[in-house]
Amino acid sequence: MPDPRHYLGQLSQGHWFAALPQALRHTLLDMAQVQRLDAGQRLFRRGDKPSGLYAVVEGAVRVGAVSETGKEALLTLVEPPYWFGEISLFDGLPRTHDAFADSASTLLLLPQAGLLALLEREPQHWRDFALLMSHKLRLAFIALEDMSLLPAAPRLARRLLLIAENYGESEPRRVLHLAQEQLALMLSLSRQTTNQILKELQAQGVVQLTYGEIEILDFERLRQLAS
Amino acid sequence: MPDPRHYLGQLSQGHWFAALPQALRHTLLDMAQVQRLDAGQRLFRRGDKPSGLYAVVEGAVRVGAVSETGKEALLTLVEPPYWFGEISLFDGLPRTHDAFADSASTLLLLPQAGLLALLEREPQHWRDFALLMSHKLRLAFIALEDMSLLPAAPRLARRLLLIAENYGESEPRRVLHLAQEQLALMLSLSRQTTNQILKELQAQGVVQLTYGEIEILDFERLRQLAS
DNA sequence: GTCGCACTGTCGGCTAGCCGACAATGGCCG
DNA sequence: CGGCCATTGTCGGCTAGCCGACAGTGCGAC
Repeated sequence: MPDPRHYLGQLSQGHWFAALPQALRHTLLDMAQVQRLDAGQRLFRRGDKPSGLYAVVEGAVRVGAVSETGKEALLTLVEPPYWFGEISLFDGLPRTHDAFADSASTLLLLPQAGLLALLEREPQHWRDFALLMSHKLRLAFIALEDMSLLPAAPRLARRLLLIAENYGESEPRRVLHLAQEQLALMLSLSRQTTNQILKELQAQGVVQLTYGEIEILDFERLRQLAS
Repeated sequence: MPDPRHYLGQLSQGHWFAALPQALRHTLLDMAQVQRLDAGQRLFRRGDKPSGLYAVVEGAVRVGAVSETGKEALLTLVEPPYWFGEISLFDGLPRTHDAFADSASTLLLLPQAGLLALLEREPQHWRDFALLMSHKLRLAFIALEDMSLLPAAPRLARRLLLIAENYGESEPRRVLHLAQEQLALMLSLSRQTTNQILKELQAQGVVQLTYGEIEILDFERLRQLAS
């Protein structure tokens, strides 16, 4: 399926894309390139030159970084239909994170040069793309605050809720395909601690754990625990 | 000094404002309102409607939040010449943080309505304002990563360096007017731990501590410790 | 089917950093 | 100059979460 237009419906499930003017949606799809990645394949790494704006339409992309000491921080697991890479579009500076495919994935790429040309012609759309950034800045502030104010359990609960609704971009899902270790990396917790908290949630009937998967059984209670 | 133009020189010390087209710089100053705050006076709180974009030109503004349990998180101490409040300009959504004057302060306010009118006329400037966001998003990512990957001491060292250069907005200062408790709140450390680390830095001749102040003696060593 | 690998589950010791407590000091204001 | 409050300095006990270790389990490949 190398025709980007094939993904119009898929992308329109996302709140950001759906809210764009129709003309812009089509212009973007027209300039998009389809890109496939095998599991584990790298898309870009920290420090790379800007290449454009990406959307995940199939699979999932891990966005994170590795410290000098080898410790890994996972910022987020990007799932369809989610757009990323917009910071470098605005400031032209290098990538802030490493990005690679978690599973075999399909992405759309809006190339930097084409986007900039479009924005030269229709500069009012800078605001539309800036909404991606404002959204992520709000999420980053929430993450920072949770990190410093909340103990492990409520932090985990809040993150599960965020992941379930794809960080505000889509309607909530009940089943999350997500290994516990990935969740731990996002929360800056150890895998063991994460497992222990999840088991407690399961004992309370809030979630159901299976291999590589977390199912949310009781959203209401989960929200309470996220206080 | 109720004339905003009085602050042109001051504001031009900041990298963001200095890089704006000259015409825009003057337009902004023309629409700016001067606002004075007493120490401790609140500017806005989380959840407030958007009011516009602020610049601190004198004093300092504390931007942070308080949790339900009363714990406080200080996102940053905003010092001249720094602009803030731009998220709500883009998305029109409520304020993400509480903001109040740390000491008696003077601010410029570019009112939301006037700014939006200007951007309606000259939409290419959306990008200029978006650069404020991209900068803060980069800083937020750095903060998140430091928080999860680094132990207390290097995290503190990195933050001192950031504060010294006003988060990339100005040339580095050697003397920081900053109580240890404030620094602790920014780093999500306890005051005691913060004090202990600072004393160690002082013993190594990296900083000099005095009442309400931290002086950086050896930038080079501080950078090393920030690994 | 079985081999191998990724993931989950669980234990126990360890430690970084928290927290309460309190003394000492600086600066401001009357 | 004396009193007050903000801030710094320091101690010791406490604990949340880390970390290594290892066993158990699901799943896909051959």
